[in-house]
Amino acid sequence: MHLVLVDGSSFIFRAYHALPPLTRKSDGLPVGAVAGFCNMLFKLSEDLKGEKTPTHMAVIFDYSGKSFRNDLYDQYKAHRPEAPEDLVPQFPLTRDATRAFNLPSIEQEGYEADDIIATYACQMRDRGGKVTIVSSDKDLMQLVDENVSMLDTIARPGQPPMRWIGPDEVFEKFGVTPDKVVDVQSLCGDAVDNVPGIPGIGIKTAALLINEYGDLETLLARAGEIKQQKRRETIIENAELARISRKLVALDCNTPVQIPLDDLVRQPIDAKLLVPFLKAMEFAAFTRRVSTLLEVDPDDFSADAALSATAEGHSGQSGTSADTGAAHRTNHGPEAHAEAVLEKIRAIPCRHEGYEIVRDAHQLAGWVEKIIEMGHVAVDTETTGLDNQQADLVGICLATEPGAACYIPLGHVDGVGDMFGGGRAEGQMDLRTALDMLKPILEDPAILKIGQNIKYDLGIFARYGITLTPIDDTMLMSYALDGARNNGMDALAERWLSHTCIKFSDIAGTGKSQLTFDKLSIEKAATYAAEDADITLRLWHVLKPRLAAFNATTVYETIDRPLVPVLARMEARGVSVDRQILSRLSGDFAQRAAALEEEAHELAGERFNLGSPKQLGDILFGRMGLEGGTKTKTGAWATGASVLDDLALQGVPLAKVLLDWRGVTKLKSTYTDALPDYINPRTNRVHTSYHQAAVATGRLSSTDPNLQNIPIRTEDGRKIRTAFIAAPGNLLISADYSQIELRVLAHIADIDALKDAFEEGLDIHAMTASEMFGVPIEGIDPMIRRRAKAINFGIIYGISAFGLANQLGIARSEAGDYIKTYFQRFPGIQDYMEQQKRLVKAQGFVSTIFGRKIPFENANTKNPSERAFIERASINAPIQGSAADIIRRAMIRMEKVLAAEKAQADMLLQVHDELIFEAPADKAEAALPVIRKVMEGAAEPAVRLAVPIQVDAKAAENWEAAH
DNA sequence: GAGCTCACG
DNA sequence: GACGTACGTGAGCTCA
Repeated sequence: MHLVLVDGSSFIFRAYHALPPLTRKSDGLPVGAVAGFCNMLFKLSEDLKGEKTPTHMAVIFDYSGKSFRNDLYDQYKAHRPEAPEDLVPQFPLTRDATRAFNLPSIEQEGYEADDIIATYACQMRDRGGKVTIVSSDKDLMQLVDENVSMLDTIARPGQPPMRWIGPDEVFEKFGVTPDKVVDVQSLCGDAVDNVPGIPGIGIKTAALLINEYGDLETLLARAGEIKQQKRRETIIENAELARISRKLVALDCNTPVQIPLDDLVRQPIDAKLLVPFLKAMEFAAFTRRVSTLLEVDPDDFSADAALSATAEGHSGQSGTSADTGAAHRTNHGPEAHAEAVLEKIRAIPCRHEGYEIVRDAHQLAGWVEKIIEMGHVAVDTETTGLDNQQADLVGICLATEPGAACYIPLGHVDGVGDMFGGGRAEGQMDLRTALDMLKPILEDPAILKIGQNIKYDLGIFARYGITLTPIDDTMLMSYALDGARNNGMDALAERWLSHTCIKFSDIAGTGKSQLTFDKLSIEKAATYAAEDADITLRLWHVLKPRLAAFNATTVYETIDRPLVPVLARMEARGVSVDRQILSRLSGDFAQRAAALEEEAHELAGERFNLGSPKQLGDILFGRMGLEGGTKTKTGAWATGASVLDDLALQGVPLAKVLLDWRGVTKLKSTYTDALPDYINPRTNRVHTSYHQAAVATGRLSSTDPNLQNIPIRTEDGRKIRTAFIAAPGNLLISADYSQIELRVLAHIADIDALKDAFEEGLDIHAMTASEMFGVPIEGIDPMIRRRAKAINFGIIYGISAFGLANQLGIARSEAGDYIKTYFQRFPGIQDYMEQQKRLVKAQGFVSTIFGRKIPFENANTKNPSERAFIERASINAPIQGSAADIIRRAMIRMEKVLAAEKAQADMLLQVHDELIFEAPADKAEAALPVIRKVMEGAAEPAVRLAVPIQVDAKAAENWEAAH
């Protein structure tokens, strides 16, 4: 006898995440998870043919809502995120699918699937039969023995598609034999199910203890014998927690199952049941495949009427399960948990004073001990400035619990106003001594360091030889949850805690007379600084459960958080900039500007400030009386480039001179004059700052200086790029994604013509022109191609006839015709646009292919122009944002792969679709293919793109030549 | 500090 | 038919 028990709920979630969000064609019902579920069931029955053929088989589901474990411990599984919206209607359908496969679908109120599985497994084992549990859930591993094995069908990259789990595999995972798994789990707990365990004990320690003492009760009884003082105390203190945990993880083999084991006898797959179901789901290809294997003609069956798109209420009525989103929104749902935490934290009053000032090693040792005990700490550094590549450390704040924070002054000076700078202030620890005490904590992989914009602190600590890890960042948590709103600490404190933080200017003054942090008295500094750490810790408590409750954990944990140390290293490396080149260019630009200025004055007939749009407008449209002037929204004359372009075309020489003057002065003031001032005297390089939580779509931004807008479009501008050079003996590598946004669009909107064109490596704009204007791709008129290109860009931006007309300098009606033609040629595009508009209105956000949410406030505004704006932005955001996520993923993976492939190149800069590296001259060529491979494959395995991604990479002495 | 202009993707 | 427009940024300058 062989009983096969399928863990249905884990099948559903796996199916859901493995497949793109398919919908049923005729009515849009989400069916991706159902499709995956059917595939997995079918594959399983194929795989189990031969000697493994089951005599008994069933699919077991979790009954939603509470189980008896919630009565034992109300926080059990409290962190579980709510099921995604489009998965909810698929729960009942998977029960239908199970029955269509002629399998019993079993679930029972008050019990989890695991208990039912355990009960049947025990029954079959007692009869002397074999059992296979199809699941990868480690909680089921306690059931494994020589007759009970598990089968994990999840496919992981680089591993076989299925894996048998027997006693050896369990030992590998838990360090104990299967019968002791429960004891280990009750000690180490389980973060996923929110089983508490004993704080500070992980799998390794738990296995060690259980192997030494035999089982949990013996261990607890003899806990006094444990040598390590800390461990001994926590185990004695938390013995009860371990006992509760044991009850939570131990599976119940005596569930009063309502269907006897004998009724689980395997019935053969019956085409009469299966084919009508598959037809109702409209899985055409799968229906054919199944029919062929069952040797039936699919046309002999009609779709199951009760489940068809035409049937009313299909998604709500079938099945028996209450496993829906609504059922999860009970008192124990993740949202409720997040709200409860928020209330709890808000109830702890914020103080502005009374924080401890740590002045000696003894005090600091107390904090170190407390931090080890907690396993996490909020950290904030105070420094002499805002540039973390130059500022010096002045003090460190730590917080372990809301209200429990300290300030460690390390670099305060006194003698304010003394031109000799005064001396070191009294009552501070020696900097090195303090750092030596803190380093083990700050680098301990078991202690979480929590910060607000922790990249700044990473940069500071790195310069003192400390690598902060692992980390959490409240700013990035807020970003993953609420997008690019003000994610600064003061705003977050107001938003979540209704607390007004002390402003830096309140203690340091403003403007020119503002004091740097080291000049503040230690007492004054302490209130401000310790509050920062305290608030950061409170925000962490509030935001952490919200990530889970609002489905933002994956983006935060797999994209945003791991990028932090990568960016910190890029910022620390900086880039080499050649002063001489810039200074020569400045001189050149200055001469040309002066000549142009002179010419402008002559043409205008008076001397005026060319840099003043106000004066210029008055001259052009006032005194000279030129036609075609428009006003800006404040009523001033508009004198932007497009206005001056028009005038120049009309034959106004002054306009052309002004355009040229603006061109050179822009390059001079913003680049050739400004950049040298950013060269760091310590490193002799320019270190930009990347902002990770600033851009709505998920892009990075760069400031101080902005290295993402270095000129390239004009010949003069490009000269500036020649000043970005590799260090002696090195080369710069530029690697950029080709047409990444159009490729992403082709994937998201599922446009066959675009996908094919990218597959074939066609010139995409020429292809568009060819489709639209019916001309051959080869030898296309450059003018026509230019128009097609503008349209392609327009599509990405949420096209409007006005915008396109403006861009191309054509009539609005003509632009409107182009758009119409485009939509006819590529019908999927309009569907995509309408879909995003619907989504933003219905849920207040749109999403990237990796699940990043881009929220829009006022998504339901009645104001027509604001509404149109939000619509265009929500069309653009998933495209720009998905591309941004792809390059973030590439950056995260880059360093590790370069090291593994023994390629040498340091990542320096990111410019949205381009990465710049520095590599030893003789190693650069070898690094190119590695870099390309990482960038081109960055979406996988999370998303399998329907288009190939192409990256062009080149090495040269400077950025201009490498691009 | 707001508004304008313009550099980039 | 209103509404005022292509999407996303940051910096330097003028002028109140």
